[in-house]
Amino acid sequence: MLELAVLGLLHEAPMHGYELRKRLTALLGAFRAFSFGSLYPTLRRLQRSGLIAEEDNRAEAGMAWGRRARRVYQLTADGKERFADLLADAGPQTWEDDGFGVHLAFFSRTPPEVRMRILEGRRRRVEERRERLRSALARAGDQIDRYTRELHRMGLDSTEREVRWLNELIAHEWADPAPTKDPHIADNRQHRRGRQ
Amino acid sequence: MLELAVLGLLHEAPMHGYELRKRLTALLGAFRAFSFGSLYPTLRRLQRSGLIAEEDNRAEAGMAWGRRARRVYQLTADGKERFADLLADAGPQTWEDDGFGVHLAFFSRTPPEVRMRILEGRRRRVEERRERLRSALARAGDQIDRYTRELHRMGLDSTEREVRWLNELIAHEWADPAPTKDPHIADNRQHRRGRQ
DNA sequence: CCAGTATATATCGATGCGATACATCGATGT
DNA sequence: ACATCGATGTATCGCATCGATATATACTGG
Repeated sequence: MLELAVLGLLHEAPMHGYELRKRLTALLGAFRAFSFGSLYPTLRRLQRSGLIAEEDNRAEAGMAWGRRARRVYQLTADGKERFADLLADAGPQTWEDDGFGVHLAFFSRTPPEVRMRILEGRRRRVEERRERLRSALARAGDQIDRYTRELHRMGLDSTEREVRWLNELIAHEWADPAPTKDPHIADNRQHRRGRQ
Repeated sequence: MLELAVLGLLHEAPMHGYELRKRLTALLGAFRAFSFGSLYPTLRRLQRSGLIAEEDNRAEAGMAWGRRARRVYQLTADGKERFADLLADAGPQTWEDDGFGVHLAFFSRTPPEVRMRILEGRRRRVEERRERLRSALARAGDQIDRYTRELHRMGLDSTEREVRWLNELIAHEWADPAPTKDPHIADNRQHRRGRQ
């Protein structure tokens, strides 16, 4: 997930780690906040596999700050391709809490059909959990611990809300399918570039 | 967190891994679901450090099932002590999503003062997130991505709800402080055993 | 001048997950 | 009678991520 997020942010502009982390936190807001302890190793990994490259800032050095030693990264061609692949990959982990939040954050660059698959997959996932909680509450009813019951009630409430929210998103998506923001490299199949 | 949960469940009765995992899932419901991939290694670790012990079932073997090879664990004295320590340890990770859910699930065994500290710490944490989301939404207002805005709106809504929920729990706790279910080993300070 | 905060990168161990493997049992269908 | 499927049960591997920590410099307020 961090990989997707990093590539997505670098897709907008070259950036260094610290800046990435700030934007990441701002972007994902409530859902998630990656730490430096995962960010920096990830940057290394992406660089090693050629998806991002360190900008040669020695040329334009001498900028206003002495506080350099910053390592500015940018997306390579491979990186862009990888980003598009990851965006379109609506797999099981996409329905998970983490994955869903990150994917949603980059929805404007995601092709409409994929958006739908992700939203519906997520809805199914949340509905399953809702049902499990419902039956657990109905079964155990009043013999269970008060605090555990509160925990489950809260969980049930949240899932119900999220399902409603997802329904709104899906309805809106149906009614007004926003164009994809970028000519994402549509790997293989019908490759339409969103004009406008 | 898994450690706390495992010790807590074994506090009730000896159990084997598979059973533990089922109870764990039922207990934590929405908040969390530990996998076997973390459960079994944890059991090994706890056994190695002497907090749990494998029951010698050879004595009472020959039970109805052939389907043995089950490894039944029980809490040791050290394990009970450790459990009490973990329960009373209302540290930073206790305010985190994961930690809070697990702790709440064992609240009936947690001394009242600790309960309060945990609830209030959690509330503070969630309020902080709420404020961050509020200002982010206010600042970025309408120039940000529609989907990102939805993500943040949803997050803000959830945090507001959780704060309200926590307030109710705290109020109830004030009004009617439930007795602690067990003579938890109150490590050092005023050690009251909840009589009824 | 000094303390504290923000900027900036980096590494370490521990925790947990997902995939996978393996084996037995009971039920269900054919 | 046989096959197949799902539940029971334990286990391991590699990977992603976190939290703590280290290190340095720059800016800012008292």
